[in-house]
Amino acid sequence: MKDSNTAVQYFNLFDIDKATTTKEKILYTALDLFSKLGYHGVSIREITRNVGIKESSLYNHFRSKEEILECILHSFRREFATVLPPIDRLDEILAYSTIDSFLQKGIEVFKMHFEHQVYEKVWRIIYTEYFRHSLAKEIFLNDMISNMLSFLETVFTKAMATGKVKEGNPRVMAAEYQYPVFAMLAEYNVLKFNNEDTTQIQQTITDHIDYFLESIKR
Amino acid sequence: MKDSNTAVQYFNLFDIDKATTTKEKILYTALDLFSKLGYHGVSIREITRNVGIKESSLYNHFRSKEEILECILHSFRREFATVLPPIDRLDEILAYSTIDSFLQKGIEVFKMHFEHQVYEKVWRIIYTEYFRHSLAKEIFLNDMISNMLSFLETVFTKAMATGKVKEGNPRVMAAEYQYPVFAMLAEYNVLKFNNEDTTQIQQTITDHIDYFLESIKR
DNA sequence: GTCTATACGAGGATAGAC
DNA sequence: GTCTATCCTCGTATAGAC
Repeated sequence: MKDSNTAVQYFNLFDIDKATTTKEKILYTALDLFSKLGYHGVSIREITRNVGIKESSLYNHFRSKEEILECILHSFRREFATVLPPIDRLDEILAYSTIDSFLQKGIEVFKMHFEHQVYEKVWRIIYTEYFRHSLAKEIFLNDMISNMLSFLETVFTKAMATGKVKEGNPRVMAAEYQYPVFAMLAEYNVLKFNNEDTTQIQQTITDHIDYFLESIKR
Repeated sequence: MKDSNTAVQYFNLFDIDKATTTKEKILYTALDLFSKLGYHGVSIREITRNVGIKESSLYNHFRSKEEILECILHSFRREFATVLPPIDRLDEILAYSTIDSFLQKGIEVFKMHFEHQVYEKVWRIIYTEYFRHSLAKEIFLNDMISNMLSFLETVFTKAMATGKVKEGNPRVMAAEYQYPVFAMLAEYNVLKFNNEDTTQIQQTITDHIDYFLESIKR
């Protein structure tokens, strides 16, 4: 057993090719299996068999199965924090873009994120564990929903001030824009996971953005 | 073992007081535990311990743990089908209600449904298993999303024809109305499950409905 | 329909040799 | 840091007595 008074370590899960150490291999393998079968649906044996080590070796890197999940979610949370542009650069960004292109760009980033070979797996874990795992819940409620809404509220407030969108409640606007995206992306993810056709839901997302942009025009 | 060539039996899960037979007790206990800990997080031993029977007795009622889940989802699906009013009664209903009161009524029914002591547990199972269980996925994609959208599309088409809402694409309207509700209810459920404050999200739902109704006025 | 008894592999985790 | 060996509980499921 290693130092047991240290907090869970962070890992850059982004670049899958960097999975060279045993610890990283364990993380990627666990992530992959958890995302397919759920945390409780995966055993230590299964993880180590896939990594190519014995069960006992795993405990050189993690104190428990729970710690593996903890580490995955922790690392993810840290990287997810960089998805939104910093608030203090917002004026600058908004100055040279229309609200249309800004939101369009946002959706692209969001979609890329959800389609990323590593992130999409973490999202699946978050989606399926947020009732049972407090960190998954936190990420879902705070990092995703709450932060996203606050960010958009700021955006719409600023855009309103410069006359880029019509007057209204920026909080409601943020909700009207973002909540449908959450639900549509959830549907998109399920379909994609099951290798079913996603053209319709992708069109629905596009339709939503168009409809929304039209509705906030001055 | 019982007749093994029969399909999974239906149960009226709605009325919890009717849980008198052992089979029903097993169903309710399993439902409760599955909804809290997830399907894989619950063992046959735990179910039977809570019911007050031995493991072996359970196999007199169900062939496997999987069959219990199957039975729960099956029964739920059947009852969920009665939530929406039949299409052929729609003209009649719409004749004596405004679109406002119609949607308001719909939200009430929906909310009651999601807050029902039994249904809310099934929904939690569906939410957490739809990536891994095909029936859960079907209920989520077809019975909830797809049916709901088709229903609303019909409603808006009819309402448009009688001049109750402004012209537009009824499919897009249905999506704009319903998808936010899905996402907001998901958030509401998580908060409620964790005994956290739900006033804000409830207000968000109300705001959404108001905003939407305003936007489709003629 | 329920019980006791039992089977046996899967499950998380550890001790200690190398 | 990895291995072998081991621990003991959990997990699903069955046989057969009552």
